[in-house]
This record gives sequence, structure tokens and C-alpha cells, in this order.
Amino acid sequence: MGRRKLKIQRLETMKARQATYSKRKTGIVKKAKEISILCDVDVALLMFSPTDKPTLFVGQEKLLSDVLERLSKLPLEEREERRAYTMQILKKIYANTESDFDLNSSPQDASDDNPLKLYEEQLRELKGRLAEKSKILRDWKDPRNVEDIAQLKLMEEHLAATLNGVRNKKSQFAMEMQRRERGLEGNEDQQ
Amino acid sequence: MGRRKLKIQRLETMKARQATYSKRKTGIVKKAKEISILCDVDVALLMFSPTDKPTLFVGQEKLLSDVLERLSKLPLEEREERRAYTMQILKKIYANTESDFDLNSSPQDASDDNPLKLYEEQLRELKGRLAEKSKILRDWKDPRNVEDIAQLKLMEEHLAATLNGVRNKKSQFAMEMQRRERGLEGNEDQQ
DNA sequence: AACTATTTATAAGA
DNA sequence: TTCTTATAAATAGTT
Repeated sequence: MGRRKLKIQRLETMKARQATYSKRKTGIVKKAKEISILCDVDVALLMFSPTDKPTLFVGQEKLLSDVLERLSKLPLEEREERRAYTMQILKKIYANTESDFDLNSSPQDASDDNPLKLYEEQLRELKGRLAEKSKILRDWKDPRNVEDIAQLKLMEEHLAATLNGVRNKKSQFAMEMQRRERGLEGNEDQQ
Repeated sequence: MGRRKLKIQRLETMKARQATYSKRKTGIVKKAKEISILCDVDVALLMFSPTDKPTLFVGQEKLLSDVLERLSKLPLEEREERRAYTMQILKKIYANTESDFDLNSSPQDASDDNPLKLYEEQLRELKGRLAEKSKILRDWKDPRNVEDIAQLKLMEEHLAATLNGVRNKKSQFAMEMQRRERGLEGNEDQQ
């Protein structure tokens, strides 16, 4: 939507990235607000600018934690159904190139200090593979298509990572509590 | 951007909300991907459809937890600066209506079982007041304007709520771990 | 920050 | 849902 059609690839200069970020940030936040109001749904949008300034939008007068909470509360049955569907599709995609990476394996090292770490690593690796196989993915014609697969992956990753993160954050929590004793803290974005 | 200009207000029928959500979801996810790639920045977008189906997009090949992590790692000094700025503006806004709500007070009940609960409640209340004062806010002309104030509030809320949420999630964590022993879980959105 | 030529997104309708 | 088309909006390049 401009004087010229823009190829969606990393803009070369920092100046260009900042200028474009500034314009598009306004637009996407507006879109987030609109869909939230029009459709009466929860939306959470978090971004960091090229200069690391955070922007957070959460619709419906909620807190980000409220929205995140909904993810963690999805019925287990539903999650299992979706997982099964994901695995089914991924198996098809990898059918002819399958190797040492077992899509069915549960996380190893569950007794490790970080029980979800390996699981998350598996997901990361799988994600990388999916990227490599982009050509195959582009040709994938299943009605529930590539977008869905990416969604499924990200969702799975989220749950694993969030729960994993809880562990890591526990230590931060204690420190943060102490800091709070000395006053409130705040932060935001202005760009 | 359609046959007619649409007023941004809750669509009357569920059918309309679902139809519009479906179309706009595609658009906003596309925008999120684009800004993430073009500007080389972290973006996380989470939404729930009118029928509660979750959609998650996270750019830059990252996990949602990675992006959330950046929020919690903002330098304390910066947060303090921003907090001070927020309070300064809020005080001006409330100068003529200030009452029993002390903008400077730290969370009371810090020794309570939930040390951040009251703080969050204060923020919620303040948010409500800001909404009530919308007329004042609309006229606020500071270059760092109302949008920024909303940002500041949401950011503050996020940090309080996230850290608070960690506490609540700790119990869920144990249960989740047991479930994971029995297999992977996954979830996503398809709508 | 503003200004427009263009490209995009999308409201209605099928 | 998916497609089509008229229109409203977003925004790239520029000042």
C-alpha cells in the first residue's frame, strides 16, 4: 500500500527498518483494537522495535496474563486431538526424508533438571526442518494447510516453553519481589 | 476497506462476528509476519476467536516465551524512569479529581499470600478511572499522548500480572508435568 | 510529521 | 468457508 510494491524481506538499513516499523506499528495496533472490539474477542499483541522499545496491546480490558491464561487452560483432550492431527500431517511431509528424528518420541531426559528443555529443543529442530522444507510446504495442498501447521507448531511450542519458563522465572521472582519492596516499577513504549 | 465504512463497535450477531473475525484474522496475522520480517523485530500475537479457538503467531523463529522474556528483562532503571514519567502525567490528569486513590502508594498487603494481587487491583481500578476520564484524556495534548499512557498502564500491568501469574502457575506446573509423562500435548487454531 | 500515488485489506454478497 | 468486486484503509517514497 504505497508508491511501490514492497518485497517482504528484511529492509537493508536500520533507518528504513525504523521508519517502516513506526508506520506499521500504528497500523497493526489499530487492527488489533478493531478486531477485538468488532468481534468481541481477546487479543494480545507484543512487539519490540528495532531499537528494542516494547509495545504491548491487550484488548477487552484484560491483562496479558489473562489472555495467556486461556492458552494454558485449553482442555487437554482438545490439545491431544490437535497434537495427533499435527503429527499425522508432519509424518506425511517427512515420509520420504524421515531420519533419526522421531516425531513420536516423548521428551527424553524427563528427569533432567529441566524436564521440558529437550522437548522444546525437539520442537525447535522440527521448526528448522520445516523451514528447510519450505518448498514441500509451499506445495502442500491439504485444505488445512501450511498456515495451520505453523500454528500448530507455535502453539505446541508455547505450552512447552511457557511451562518451562515458569521454572526459570521462579528464581527471578524472588529477586523481583525484593526489588518491589523498594518501590513500584513500570515500563512502556513510546515510539 | 469494504463496500461500506464499518463503525468500530461490537458487531450485533455472532454470525457477523465470526465472519469478520475470520477475514480480519488473516489480515492481522499477515501484518504481524510482515512487520516482523521487514523490520527484523520480535512480534507475538495471540487471539481467541468468537468460538474460543486460539491463534498464535510469533515471529523471528522464536517462542512466545522468548518474547515474553524480553519484557521481564527490561532494565530496572528504565522501568523506574518510565514509571516516574507515568506517575507524573497521571497526577496531572487527576490533579482536580484526586481522592482516596493514592497514585504514589506502593501495593499494600505486601505480606499477603499474594504480594502482587493488590497492586494489580490498583492498576485495574486506575485503568477503569482512566476510561471514565476519557473526555479528559481525549483532550490531553502532551506530545507523548494518550496512546502512550495506555501503553504505560498496560506495560505496568503486564509485569505485575506476569510475575503474579508465575505464582499461580506453579501448582498447575506439577499437574502438567504428570500429564506430560503420559504423552506430548499440542493445540492450535484453524479457523 | 505531512503528503499522495498505489497497493492492500476487506464488507457485502453469492 | 471461499470467491468476487467495489471501496475504504494502510502505507512507500518523498518532502
